[in-house]
Amino acid sequence: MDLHNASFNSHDCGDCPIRHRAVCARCDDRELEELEKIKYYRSYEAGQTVIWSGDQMDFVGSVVTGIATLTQTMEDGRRQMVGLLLPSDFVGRPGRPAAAYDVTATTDLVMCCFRKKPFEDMMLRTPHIGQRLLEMTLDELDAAREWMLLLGRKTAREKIASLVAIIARRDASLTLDGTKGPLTFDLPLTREAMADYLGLTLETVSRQISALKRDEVIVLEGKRHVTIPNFDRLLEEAGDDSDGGMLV
Amino acid sequence: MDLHNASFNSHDCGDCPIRHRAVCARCDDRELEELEKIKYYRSYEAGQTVIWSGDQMDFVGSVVTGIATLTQTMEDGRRQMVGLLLPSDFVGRPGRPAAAYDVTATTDLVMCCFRKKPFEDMMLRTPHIGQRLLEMTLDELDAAREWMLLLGRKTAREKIASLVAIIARRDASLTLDGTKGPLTFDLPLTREAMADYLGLTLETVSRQISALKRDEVIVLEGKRHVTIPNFDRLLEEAGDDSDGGMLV
DNA sequence: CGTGGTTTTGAGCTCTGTCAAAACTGGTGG
DNA sequence: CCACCAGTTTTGACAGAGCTCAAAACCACG
Repeated sequence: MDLHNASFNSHDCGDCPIRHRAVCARCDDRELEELEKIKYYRSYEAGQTVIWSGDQMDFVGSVVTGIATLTQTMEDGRRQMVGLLLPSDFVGRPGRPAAAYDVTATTDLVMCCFRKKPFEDMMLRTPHIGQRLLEMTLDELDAAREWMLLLGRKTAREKIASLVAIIARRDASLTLDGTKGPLTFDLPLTREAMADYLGLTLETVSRQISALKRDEVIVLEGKRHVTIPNFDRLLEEAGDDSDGGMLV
Repeated sequence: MDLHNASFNSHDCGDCPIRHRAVCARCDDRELEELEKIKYYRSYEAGQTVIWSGDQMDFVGSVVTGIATLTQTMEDGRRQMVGLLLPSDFVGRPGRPAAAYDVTATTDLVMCCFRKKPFEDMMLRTPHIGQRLLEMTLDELDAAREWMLLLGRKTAREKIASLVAIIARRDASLTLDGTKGPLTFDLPLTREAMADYLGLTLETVSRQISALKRDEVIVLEGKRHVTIPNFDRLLEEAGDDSDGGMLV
């Protein structure tokens, strides 16, 4: 796998953009020093595979910037995305030797990696790291269950609207966009990746996006840039109750 | 909610059937004594609701015997099961005040409940409880992701075969049935509950069960009792690779 | 032997998948 | 600057898996 080091390899945890959200959120200065000793950065280009399911994993880590996906594949090639990883999300499972899913960079990606064994040792000595990881894992489980409702019971149109709403919400939270005006952002996924996310074919994804555009639920500039004129309208189309059962 | 106490209210943790698998698996005698002070048993009859989504939760706990389900419901009534809870599985989320899902007893059910606040305090003092809960939560997340593949990409026939395989496997592990002969067990779910599990209608569930019976993948006595003459054949029908990517 | 709940079966329809072709996009090289 | 190319996206025509609505069969229970 053709990795190359990130430009900011000697990055200081103090300046890290995910400092307060990642698994290290509650570490003090001394603990961060300890982490610095076992950490390193890796960069991946959009489309690169980070890990193949079944591969030996010698590290765990956090997404710093960019987006990655977890996917499962059946023997005959049917694929289902089972995780969407945004900055601060954790990759890998302490205590398990091999990766359970394919991890792919869907945009250019920077990961903060910890050598696995030293990290596991540190988790045992530092309970609040495990506690933070438990919180994050419970959040992921909630997201997975919301996603199960989508996969099992929503129509194609509702699935697309839900996905757009999720991405809009995440984008707003990352850019700290508190404005009440129309949301605007880029879809970070290809039609095919959306299809893998939603349990649809890419043709159906394309047709439903066109339909939502025609009905003015979303506005498109080019293929990827989206504006949401009325977020509540979008949530109605998604079949969510208005309070918003978030997907992460 | 019309609860009544279990007959073995003064049950000793030492005799507990889930002693070595539940969240308390690694507790020593002193810690068990501490748990005994904050624990109590509750029984539910098949069909009873344990908790409604949104309800205040004053306890967390473990399934001791029986089976419970987690379900989500959309406003228009579409339902999706998002969790299947067997003995030793954990219910509730430390640190969250309200339940996120409906919890229902699908068979007669006994739960070992811990008062929430004291349990959270004990978790902070006793890191291995949190560590055990993290392990269990990671397992549940894997199960949820396997389930997402099922919901998003499998055919109705594959879904049914997968569900039967999961239940067979769990039943075998609970009864410690090491025999290599034909597996035999009862389906603990109604056709409707299976439909909610699999993202299908109950009619489709019924038709596909009939089809699997006609093709001799499964043998039925009555509506509920199942025999699997050839487990590998069942796994093929489920679309799983033979090594068995388990659902829990 | 009714009664209510569960399960099966049937007939028709719709949504989504499949297969195929065209349109669009950005990049490369002549 | 234009032609070409590969990858992505859109559009079309058709088929089929699973849903809907309806009725019948089955089952446990009083």
